[in-house]
Amino acid sequence: MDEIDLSELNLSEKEQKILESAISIFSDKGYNGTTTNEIAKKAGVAEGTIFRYFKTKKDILSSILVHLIALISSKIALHSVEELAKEAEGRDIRWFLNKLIRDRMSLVNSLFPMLRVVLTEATYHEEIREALYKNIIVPANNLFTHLYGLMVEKGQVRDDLPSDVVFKSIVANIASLIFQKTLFPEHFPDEDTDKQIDMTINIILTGIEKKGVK
Amino acid sequence: MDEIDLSELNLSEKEQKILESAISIFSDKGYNGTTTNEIAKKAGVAEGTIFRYFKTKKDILSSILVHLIALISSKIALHSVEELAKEAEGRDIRWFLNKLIRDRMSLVNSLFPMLRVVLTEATYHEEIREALYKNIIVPANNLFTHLYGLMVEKGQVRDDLPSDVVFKSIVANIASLIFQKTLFPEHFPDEDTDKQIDMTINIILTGIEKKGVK
Amino acid sequence: MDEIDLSELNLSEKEQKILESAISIFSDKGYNGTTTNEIAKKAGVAEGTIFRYFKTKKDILSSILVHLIALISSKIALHSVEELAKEAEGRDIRWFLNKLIRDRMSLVNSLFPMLRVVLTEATYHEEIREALYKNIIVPANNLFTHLYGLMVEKGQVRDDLPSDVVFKSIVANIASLIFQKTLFPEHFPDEDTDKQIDMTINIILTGIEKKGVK
Amino acid sequence: MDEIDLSELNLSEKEQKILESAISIFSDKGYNGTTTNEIAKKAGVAEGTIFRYFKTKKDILSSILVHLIALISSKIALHSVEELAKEAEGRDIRWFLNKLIRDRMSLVNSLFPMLRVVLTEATYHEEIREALYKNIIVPANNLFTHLYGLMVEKGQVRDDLPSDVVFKSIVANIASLIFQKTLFPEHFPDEDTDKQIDMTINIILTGIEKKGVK
DNA sequence: TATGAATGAGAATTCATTCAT
DNA sequence: GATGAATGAATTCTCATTCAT
Repeated sequence: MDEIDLSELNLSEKEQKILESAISIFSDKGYNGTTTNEIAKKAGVAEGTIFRYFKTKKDILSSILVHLIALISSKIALHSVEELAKEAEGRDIRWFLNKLIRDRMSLVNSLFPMLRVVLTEATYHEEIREALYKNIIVPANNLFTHLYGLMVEKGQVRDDLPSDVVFKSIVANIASLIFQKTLFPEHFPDEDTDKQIDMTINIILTGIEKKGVK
Repeated sequence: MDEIDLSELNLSEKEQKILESAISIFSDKGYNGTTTNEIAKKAGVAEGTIFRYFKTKKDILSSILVHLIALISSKIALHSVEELAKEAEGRDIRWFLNKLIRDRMSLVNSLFPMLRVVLTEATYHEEIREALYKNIIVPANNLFTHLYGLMVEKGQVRDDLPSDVVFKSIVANIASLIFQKTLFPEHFPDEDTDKQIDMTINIILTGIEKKGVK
Repeated sequence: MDEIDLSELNLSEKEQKILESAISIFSDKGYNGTTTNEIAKKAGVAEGTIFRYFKTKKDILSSILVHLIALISSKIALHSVEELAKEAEGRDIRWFLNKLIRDRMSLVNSLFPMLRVVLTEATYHEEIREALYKNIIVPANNLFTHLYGLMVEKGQVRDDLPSDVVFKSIVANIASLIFQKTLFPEHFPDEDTDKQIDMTINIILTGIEKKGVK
Repeated sequence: MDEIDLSELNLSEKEQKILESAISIFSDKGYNGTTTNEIAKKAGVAEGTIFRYFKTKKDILSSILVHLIALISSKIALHSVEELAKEAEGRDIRWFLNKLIRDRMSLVNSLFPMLRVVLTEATYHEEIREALYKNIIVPANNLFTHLYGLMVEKGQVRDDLPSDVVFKSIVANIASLIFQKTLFPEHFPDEDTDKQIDMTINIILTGIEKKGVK
């Protein structure tokens, strides 16, 4: 989990290096378990330099939050989903959902270290939670609602479920898959991941109940 | 999140007080964000007293892990699930799953502070992960596999899904519901929770795909 | 170095046990490196019990000093030296000195743990130094002066040396032998000790200069 | 005992100050009786600064040991003894030994605080003992053996004594003189020291036995 | 008397932050 | 701007001593 890349944000080289190092180590040891000295060493700068770019250690965390929101807002929300919607035209719903979920998974995967840091700290700080809620959860949910609405119109999915419950269920399953792979890599070999994704999507679409029996 | 109750473990009054305080504050601020001074104050003992019961601060965490595993092993695994299996006889599968999930949710809810502490730290420590995997995940999965097998035999559920994928999906949805309620209580009022549970179970059982269309 | 025996002092069983344990551990780890808890455990009493017999930890040290002085004063000073003086009558000076030194060595050896503790702490505390000086060094030196005077009278030893310088030289050599054996037991096997004592006495008596050459 | 001077070792100013303060206070109160706070105050630095230079308090002690060995190895062993050997050519053995012993005494005196600290702690720690044995005792003994061999060849000293026994006897007497002066300065006025040294050397060379009588 | 749990003052150590160079 | 030595407040942990039982 070391390949954090913040180059698309317009940061000075040092600031970027510091942020990337901080994300990487925060992700490994947690915010409070990480020292500014470690960050400096990994970033290849002097400890004092950190405090030229970030007034306090806490500011590094805030900065990660801000950048995470920026990255997600720009990438996730807008761009590729619209495209997907177009691509979805005339396609099988399974094919579409599969693509959507895999797409989101790869995005989340690429941002995983930042997300892990921010989500863990969100646990302890109301402000972070609110920022995430307002800037990520709500827009993402709105987007999904829109997409789901289209699918309902086309008769592809049930119309008796609120889109936000469906959304949460999908998010929960994606998160679950990612956590499994991250926390227990040895128990979840890569070759199994694809099958798991397929089956998880299958469950979400079809449910686990035996058809025709009921 | 203050209603931790460890009275069923046979601990001395002080040890119990210290553990309860530690769980409560660790849960709020994280292990590294909590000082032994805070724990002592909340427990109403001298700071030195903590170290009569726990050699190091880290030992408090280990003790929480051990007790969590003991509590879950004893309660969850054995007792109530067997009962549920009997109760399930001749009942509607939906009714049964609903009961099962609600039962597990209330258990997890009651252990939530401990779980939160341990899961957060599991993120950083391999040993904790392994302990959880071996003592909770594997046994719980085995149990579910057993239960699921019975349901397959009765023709209540699909026989083309590996039980562990189903298990993970259910766990993910339960976890998601609990996290929502805990992290964003203001956005998820209690009266909605019941409906959400119902619909989540509905999705797991039926899927989101429109029947008859396919 | 565990066979401290204070039974000849009239102490209650517990007090004796505590003192013996304290001497043994102080001797191994030093006064400041020893905890009252360790002493209690080794003595087989509760930690609180120590403070019934000794107001403070420091009092244990003082007590050791007092007992050491008592033991040395009674045993060394009076008793056996007088006897030796009698035995010395008409004997070879070498035989006598050999017996004297071996006798003193075995005494010092038996009191070694106490001595080590007290001498080490004497390094840090003026009062201890003064107590040792007044109660041990001065009387012992007086005694030796007396003995040496007799030997001078009999023409057995040189009459141009102050007895206290001779005394110190003998003490230094005895102390040296004991320290070697204690600190580097592996480098000073027991079978060598006897030869070393013989030769050390030989040096003190004869010197290292080649006779007849000068 | 405050005139420790470590300037010949190439240490940063602060490191030197800290070491000198530590030696001085360790020497007065012992390692365990000294707090890092005291050392910092005496050195005129913040307590935290100590730990920039020494990972732990124990490391200060190790550092003292290392520097002591370095100082003794460089100074004692090589340089001045070789010179002495040359100076000794054609000189009276008494004059030579006198010079040698006085020379060693002044060296030991100048290193006395370090030596005291290290020797006291050697009492408790095997590793320190071994380091001293290997790096100081063995080389010094070898050196003396060499020197003594030369004196034997020239017929200046007895050839029936093992050099290491002679060596230990001399060391014991030097150590004794220094300890007397240090522990009981009021009982051993400076003007006596010279006479004592002379007579101690006299004893070592000539022994205490009356000549011609035997 | 004896106990040992509890205490709290004090010790070593850490680390975010500052600031002179 | 960048550095990294220095700081000292805060933190974990120790231990002699007390005291209720």
